[in-house]
Amino acid sequence: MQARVHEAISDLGYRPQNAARGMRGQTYTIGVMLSDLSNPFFPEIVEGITAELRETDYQVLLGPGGVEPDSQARITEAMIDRRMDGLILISPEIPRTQLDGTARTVPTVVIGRHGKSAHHDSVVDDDTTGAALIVDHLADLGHRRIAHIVHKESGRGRPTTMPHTVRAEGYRQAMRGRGLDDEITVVSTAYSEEGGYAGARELLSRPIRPTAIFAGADVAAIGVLKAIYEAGLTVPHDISVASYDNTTLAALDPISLTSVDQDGRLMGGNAARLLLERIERRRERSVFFSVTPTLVTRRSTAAPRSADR
Amino acid sequence: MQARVHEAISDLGYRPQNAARGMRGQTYTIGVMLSDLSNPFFPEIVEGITAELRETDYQVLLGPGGVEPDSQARITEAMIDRRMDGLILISPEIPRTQLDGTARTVPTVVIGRHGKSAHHDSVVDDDTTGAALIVDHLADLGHRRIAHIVHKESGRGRPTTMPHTVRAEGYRQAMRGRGLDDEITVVSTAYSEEGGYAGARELLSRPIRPTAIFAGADVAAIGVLKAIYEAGLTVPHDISVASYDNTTLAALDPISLTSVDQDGRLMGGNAARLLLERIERRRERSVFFSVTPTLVTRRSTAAPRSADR
DNA sequence: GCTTCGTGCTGAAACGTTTCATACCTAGTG
DNA sequence: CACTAGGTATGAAACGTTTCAGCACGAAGC
Repeated sequence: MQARVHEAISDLGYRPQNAARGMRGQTYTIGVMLSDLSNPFFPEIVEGITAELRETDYQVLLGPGGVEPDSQARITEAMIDRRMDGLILISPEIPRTQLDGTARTVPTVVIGRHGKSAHHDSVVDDDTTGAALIVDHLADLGHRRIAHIVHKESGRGRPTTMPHTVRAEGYRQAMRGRGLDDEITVVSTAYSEEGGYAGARELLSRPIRPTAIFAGADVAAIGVLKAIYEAGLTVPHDISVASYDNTTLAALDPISLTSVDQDGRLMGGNAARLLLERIERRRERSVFFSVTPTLVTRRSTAAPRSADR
Repeated sequence: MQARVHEAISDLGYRPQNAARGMRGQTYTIGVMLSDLSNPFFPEIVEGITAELRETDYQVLLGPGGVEPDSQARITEAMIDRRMDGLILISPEIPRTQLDGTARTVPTVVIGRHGKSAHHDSVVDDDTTGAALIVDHLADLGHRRIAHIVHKESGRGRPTTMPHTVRAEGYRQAMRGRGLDDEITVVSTAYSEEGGYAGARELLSRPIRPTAIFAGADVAAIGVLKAIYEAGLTVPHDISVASYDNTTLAALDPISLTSVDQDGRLMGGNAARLLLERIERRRERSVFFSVTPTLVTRRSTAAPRSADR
């Protein structure tokens, strides 16, 4: 019987209209909100998601959220209006209350935000450990004046849950752990090439220069490198540079950045898995999934010049 | 009266369900199919699209198509099943007949493919001119042995409409235009870092090395650079490198690639505008929109060593 | 007073599915 | 033979919109 039905389906070329399905049942659509397409780390997460969902009936659609909290909220609403079965939000800069609101209306998994919630699952990288990996690596090499460039908080509210804030706090903690309390230096710009450039320019103009710069993201490190070259200095001889995300950018041979790897594919895959569990009501309690980062050392870090120790 | 209705809407927090709307009218959703998120050129196009649509009622949703023609077709079908009002397909590797089929079912704009169609609009870069820009630039510098690395055709069918094929043909044409018929050298690998690396390795192993390599895409040029460094050669002293797309990658200071700029934002913006015209039935005839590329010279190209002339 | 017009209101059909209830048929069991 | 269980057919309601027809009302023109 089943066989005959399937035969008829393919004979007639019948395709169910998903919009109509959605009126009563599911739409078999999963929405992924991401802020910034040009950050090469996000595609890795998306790949993890699509790989996990490939064999299922679900389709993935991406919502370009943009950097503004408002436009991120708008696209999230749009996904709900389209009756998507579940949402994955990548590093949303949306206020917590609003996030909880969405999560109550539709199964949701949040990637990147550290705040736990009873209403949605979370998949994060252990940014505290990641920051410590960098600080320890640099300190082991003999560096003391290690500066950090962080992404500036745009919204108000509890900023402590955003990945960059946790990274910065992890940096401070690790510095104290190595007895470098007095050397803690944080510059707030942005996770972008321009942000890294501006941050490095400021650091290089100070009377006592850092011997190493830890940029919170690879894209920012690119700007840092530019500023260093412009100042007539070389990496890693005059100054070491390390960053976070281990994107393809960091691996590029002419750049070769020491960077923390956070396995975006694993994060994306897990987010998708958790979301399916939620959609299919196999689980009610919320889950907090933390990925342990690893350090990938490349040619951008080395021991400081003996004069600088 | 209108005012009272709107007041009630916001009082009750009413949001129309798009799925239900779609049953009779429009869904106010535009689907964008893109093959490869990690190619930094595509986000530029997407930005152009979203910017053009920002002030309208339409929402953009992205469909990750993957590199396989089959998976691209699958996500395109999925978008139609969801009753999207219109589709923008970025460099689809779908057979022409299938493409025409979709275009007949739903308003469609195709970006990148050069074949004209009566059923959909096209937005392309003038790849022939673009390739000539590179060849002329290198020939003006004094190069004669200019090799080209192209993306290998995966499917069969008429491959002449894909951008990379047009670029390669433009390269051949321009070489002949400069009287360099005998120096035409094309290696087929892929538009990816690995592809560029493999292509350059092959070129460098030949008894007579080229003095310049024109990679069909920035990502491929990255691999070319890697192969050149590994061979102990320097750019541009021993060999010049140029490519296509002028992505942020090419602009990165440590890389600094001469590259052809094809204004992705303009292409995306125009695609969106054309699609709206089609959706709102303001136009029936299909349009072919061609963007003229420009050359951005950077430090990766220079005159060949006098011994190599 | 009659028609015409614009405006607002009401009701119903239609879109294509899923879900549920009901009824029917067949084979197996005691 | 009566009863049960499982498979199969049929029909109807529900989901939330858009679209359209019909109706009522008051204003304006004859």
